[in-house]
Amino acid sequence: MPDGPRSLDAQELQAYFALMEVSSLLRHAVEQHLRADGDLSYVQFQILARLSDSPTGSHRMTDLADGVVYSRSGLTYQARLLEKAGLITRSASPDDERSVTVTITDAGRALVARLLPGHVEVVSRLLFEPLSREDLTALTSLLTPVRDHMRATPPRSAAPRRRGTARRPTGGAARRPAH
Amino acid sequence: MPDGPRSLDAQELQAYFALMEVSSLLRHAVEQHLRADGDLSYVQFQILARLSDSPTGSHRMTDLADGVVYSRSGLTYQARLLEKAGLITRSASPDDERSVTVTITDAGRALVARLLPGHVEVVSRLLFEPLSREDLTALTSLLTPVRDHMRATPPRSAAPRRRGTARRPTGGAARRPAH
DNA sequence: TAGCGTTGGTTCAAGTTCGAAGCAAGTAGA
DNA sequence: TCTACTTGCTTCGAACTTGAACCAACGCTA
Repeated sequence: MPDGPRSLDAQELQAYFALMEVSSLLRHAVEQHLRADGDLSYVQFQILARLSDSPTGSHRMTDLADGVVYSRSGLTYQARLLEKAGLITRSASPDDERSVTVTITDAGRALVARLLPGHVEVVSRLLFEPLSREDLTALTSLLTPVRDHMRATPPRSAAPRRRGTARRPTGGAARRPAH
Repeated sequence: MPDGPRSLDAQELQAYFALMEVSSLLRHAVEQHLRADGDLSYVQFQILARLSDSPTGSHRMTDLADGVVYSRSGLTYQARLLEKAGLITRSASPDDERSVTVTITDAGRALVARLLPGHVEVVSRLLFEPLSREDLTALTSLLTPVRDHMRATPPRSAAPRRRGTARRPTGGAARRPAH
C-alpha cells in the first residue's frame, strides 16, 4: 500500500528507467524492421494492427488517436498516407456526421499479415528471449493494471480544449511556443 | 513449454502491448509536464539527467545518443539548443580530436533540480500508484535483464555504415524514400 | 428551436527527427 | 608512411509531429 506522497527512491527510479529504456530500444528495433520490410512507420503499423483487430475492421479517428497515443492532427496526416497507399479507407460515419470512420482494406490486412512474422521475431528476440514463461505472466499482471490505471485517469483527448475559459496548467514557466 | 520457433501467443502479445502502451502513455504525460513546467522536451531532459548523473558531468555525443536511443544528427540538433540555452557546453575532447565532450552547466543542474520533483510526481501518480512495493521490486528484476539483453545485442551505433559495400535491407517493398 | 458550449476532424505554421552524405581524425596493415 | 577502413560529428533535405485555430455537427436547455 503506497503511503502518502512519498517520493521515488532508488528502487523506483530503477524500475522507471528500465521501463523507458526497454521500450525505447524495443521500439527502435521494431521501427527498423517495419521500415525495411514493409516501408511502414511504427504508428502506421499500430494503426493497421488496431484496425485489423477490430471486429468491424474500423474505428473512429479520435479513438485511433487515443489508442495509439498520438495527436489528432498527426493521425489525420498518417491516415491520409495510409489511404493514399490503399491500406485503409475513410468515410463519414452514418450516425455522427462529424466523425470519420477508418476501415482497413484487404491490402491493409495482407500487409499486416506479411509483416507480422518478422515483427514477432524482433520482439521475441529482444523482449522475450531473456524472460521465462512465468516472467511473462508476471510482467503482464504487473503492467496491465498500470495500463488500466493510466487509461482511466485523464484520457488524453479529455484535455480541456480551453478556449474562452482558458487557464494555464499551473506553470512556473511562461510556456512559450517551444524553441 | 515453448517449442522451437514458436510465435507469440496471447500471453506474450499482452505483455508486449501493455509494455508499449504503458511507456507511451507515461512518456506522453511526462512530456506534457516537462514542456509546461520547464520548456524542455523529453529528450532534452534525458540528456541533462544523464549528464548530471555522470561523475564528471559530461559525456561524449555518441554515448549520449546511444544512451537515450536517439540519432546522432538528432543529438547534434538538441545539443545545439541546449547549448544555446546555456544548459550545457560542448568542447573538443583532449584525447580524441574528433569527439565532442558535452558538459552540464550549473544552470543545467539547477533546471534538472527544479523539474525533478514534478517529474517524479507525474511518474509516481501514473506508474507507481497502482503498484505495491513488492510489485516494484518484481518489475525491476524483470526489466533489468531485458534492458541488459537489449543493450548487449546490436548496439544501435554499431549499425554498419555500409558505404561501398552497400546492400539493401532485403525489402519486399521498393523502399521508397518514405511516403 | 435558438443559443451555447462541446466534440470530431482538418489545416496551418513552426519545430523536430532521421538517414545519407561529407569531412576530419584515428587506426591497422603492408 | 602510405593507403584504406573506421569512427565521431555535423550538415542537408525531406518527412514527420504537434498545438493552435477553424469549421461543422451534436447536445443540452430554456
